[in-house]
Amino acid sequence: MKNMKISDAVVRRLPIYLRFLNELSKRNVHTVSSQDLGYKLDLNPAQIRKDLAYFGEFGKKGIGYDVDYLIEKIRQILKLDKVIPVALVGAGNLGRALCNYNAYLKDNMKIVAVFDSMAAKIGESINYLKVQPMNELKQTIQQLNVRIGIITVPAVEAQSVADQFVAGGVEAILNFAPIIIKVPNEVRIHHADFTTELQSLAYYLD
Amino acid sequence: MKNMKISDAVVRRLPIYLRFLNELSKRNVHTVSSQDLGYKLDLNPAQIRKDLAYFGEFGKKGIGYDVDYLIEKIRQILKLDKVIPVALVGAGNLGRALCNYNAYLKDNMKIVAVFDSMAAKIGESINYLKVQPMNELKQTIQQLNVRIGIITVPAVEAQSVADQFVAGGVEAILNFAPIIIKVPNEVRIHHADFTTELQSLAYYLD
DNA sequence: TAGATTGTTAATCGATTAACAATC
DNA sequence: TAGATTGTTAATCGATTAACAATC
Repeated sequence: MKNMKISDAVVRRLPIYLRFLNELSKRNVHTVSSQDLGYKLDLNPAQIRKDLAYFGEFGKKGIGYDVDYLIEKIRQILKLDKVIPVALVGAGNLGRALCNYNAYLKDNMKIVAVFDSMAAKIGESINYLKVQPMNELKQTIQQLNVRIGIITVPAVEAQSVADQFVAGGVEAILNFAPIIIKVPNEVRIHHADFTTELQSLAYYLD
Repeated sequence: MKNMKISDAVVRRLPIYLRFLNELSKRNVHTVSSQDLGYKLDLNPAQIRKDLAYFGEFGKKGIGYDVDYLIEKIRQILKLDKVIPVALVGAGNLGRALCNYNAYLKDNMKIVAVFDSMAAKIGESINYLKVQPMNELKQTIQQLNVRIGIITVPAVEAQSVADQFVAGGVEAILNFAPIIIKVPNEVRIHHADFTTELQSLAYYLD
């Protein structure tokens, strides 16, 4: 099964598996079946087995998956086996929330620089980081080898921030601004927009 | 095309259309083609036409779509033509960010109550709302006719908060906690988890 | 009229699920 | 051995895209 191109749907499920496996490991559970996983994560067990099989044979027939071994493998697949330096632009409420939220630290994502365009915000401390002005962005992210950028600025500024990230060599962007941003093909962009998320929920009201 | 069951993928694109149409309206653009929309939103024009056609014939052949008319129609489809009262639990950084972010106000989503389980947070003011204790949740959301609940508490508390929302009659939940929550079938739940979002991005690094 | 663009059908593409031989 | 569970193929299901007649 190796060497196929993997669909985004599969890739997006891997962190969900990882999160739950970490939980199991903490609770000293050593083995888990696709059945168990499927029940807990609301997914079809066949789908879970298939997802994992794209990357190797991680399970044992009749037994299931070794929790810690699978954690290690998924970390490798997601490239979370070494620290990934992340930069964030937009030191507002949301940016602050993301910086302070350190749960992803144990999975090797680390916010190493924060920027803002408002003079009043420069120099402020957020979770041991000083907010830097935008004109330092390019140099700083190159120096720190930042590979992923997070955008938490208002919609009007988002495209410009993305452009600066790209110019600085960032390989992937997570955009929280409520606007579709254009980036070159080689840069990966995900949109995490809770406004659209919330509005789509309204559809399902009676 | 009416009376079909609409897939979630379609429903999730409607708010994206709405957002861009609002933008066009503000710029006094009166007409737009599926071509234009597709280019701006990185979507296939045929897909946009098909999405809209599920709900009616909103366009004019040879012309395109009337921007303001389409806005009105999508608002109706998403049930955003009247105010939808929303409650939020978890007055941390993220909860605060969501409360202060009022962009969705113009599309009729309104956070009308905020709760937290920490004694120290009770009574605090967030965007004109006083943080209330959890034991007031059920009564308050019933009184205010809250229909959607937002969860921004730590993972360990999330299921319990969801249960209380359900008991209070909420019809849909947007969960930001990094855990899969179980709710009855008649309640709609969306997970908005930036940790998994960020980790899936790592996969695409070179 | 000529050009543009919709709404919709048919074709394609891709993702999910069922089923089962292999095997622990 | 008997029971359980994987990895994988085949079947199903669903979503996207292409194509085009209708028509503004």
